[in-house]
Amino acid sequence: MEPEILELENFLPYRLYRLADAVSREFSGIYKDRHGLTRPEWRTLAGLGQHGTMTATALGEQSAMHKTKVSRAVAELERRRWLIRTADEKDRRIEHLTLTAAGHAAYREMVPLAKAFERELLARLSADEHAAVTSGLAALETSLPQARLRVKSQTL
Amino acid sequence: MEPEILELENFLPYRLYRLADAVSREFSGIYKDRHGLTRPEWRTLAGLGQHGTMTATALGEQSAMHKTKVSRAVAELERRRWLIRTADEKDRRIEHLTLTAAGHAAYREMVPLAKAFERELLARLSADEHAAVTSGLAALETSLPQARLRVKSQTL
DNA sequence: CCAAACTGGTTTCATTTGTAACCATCTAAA
DNA sequence: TTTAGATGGTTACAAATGAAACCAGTTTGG
Repeated sequence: MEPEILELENFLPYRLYRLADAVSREFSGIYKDRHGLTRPEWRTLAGLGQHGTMTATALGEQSAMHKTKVSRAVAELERRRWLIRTADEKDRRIEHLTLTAAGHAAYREMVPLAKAFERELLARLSADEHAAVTSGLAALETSLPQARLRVKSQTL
Repeated sequence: MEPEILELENFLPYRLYRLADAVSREFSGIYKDRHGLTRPEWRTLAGLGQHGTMTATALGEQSAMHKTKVSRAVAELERRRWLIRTADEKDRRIEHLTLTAAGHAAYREMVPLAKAFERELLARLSADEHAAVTSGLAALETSLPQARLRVKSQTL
């Protein structure tokens, strides 16, 4: 019996990871070069910009980050005075996070750049290809156990 | 003028990354739990299993890894006696890497598991969805500047 | 021939990451 | 109540990572 061979370049986990890594690396220029943010910091900013006030747990769920990443990102954004924490009245474990004016300014500056980046990425595709990307990703997303898209230890 | 908002969950770089991360994390069980391999080590094994003898540089190109990752992964697999290095006759900087019998055994053990993993992942999709995933990923791959899919500092 | 530039690969150092332990608070059940 | 367990969040520690410096060896152009 023949030795079974795996073609790495056609292996789904590998292709996905490599693509995500390449895209993410290129995109990171926008938040890293301009403001020296890490990815978790960018996601935190994006989450708060999008939703207004959130708790750290909610942030982790929305942006699929481990709670330690959230904790560190929040600490850094707080240090920059891009966000403030306010204690919850009823439950003193919880803190509500909100962007400051400076945080909002950074967010407003970055959103158009992010959108332009995505637009340019997709502009290289035909309409059919664009549709395939969209529906392919959506299909994979719904196919994976939801829990896996969140961060493991968040859910349990 | 309204504040522009970015919906993170629909943002392509984020979706790709989250998906890749979830899939990769789940897949990593196969090489991590069984053999305590890291992802670079797994990729190195996969590359050598697939192509036979390769140089470290070739490995980095094939599997999109930074050369330091390759170097470390190779060192570890060598420590396990899963591969051996042989010097090149003409160019003494180069070393050719080959799996040992033990390395091959591990490879042969893992390939079917990897294939089963992928099969199960795709089995949850309809034929159309499967096609969309395939063509969507392919489209993105060809659309990104080739260089970006390799590792930056490899190419330059 | 010889120096400059280049290439394959390793190492060092600072940063980022994940796991697990941890503290504080809250909830529920006896 | 009291106490055992959950939950929000932080911290400590070890491992993984990336950038840049580095050490051979090799090639190139004068």
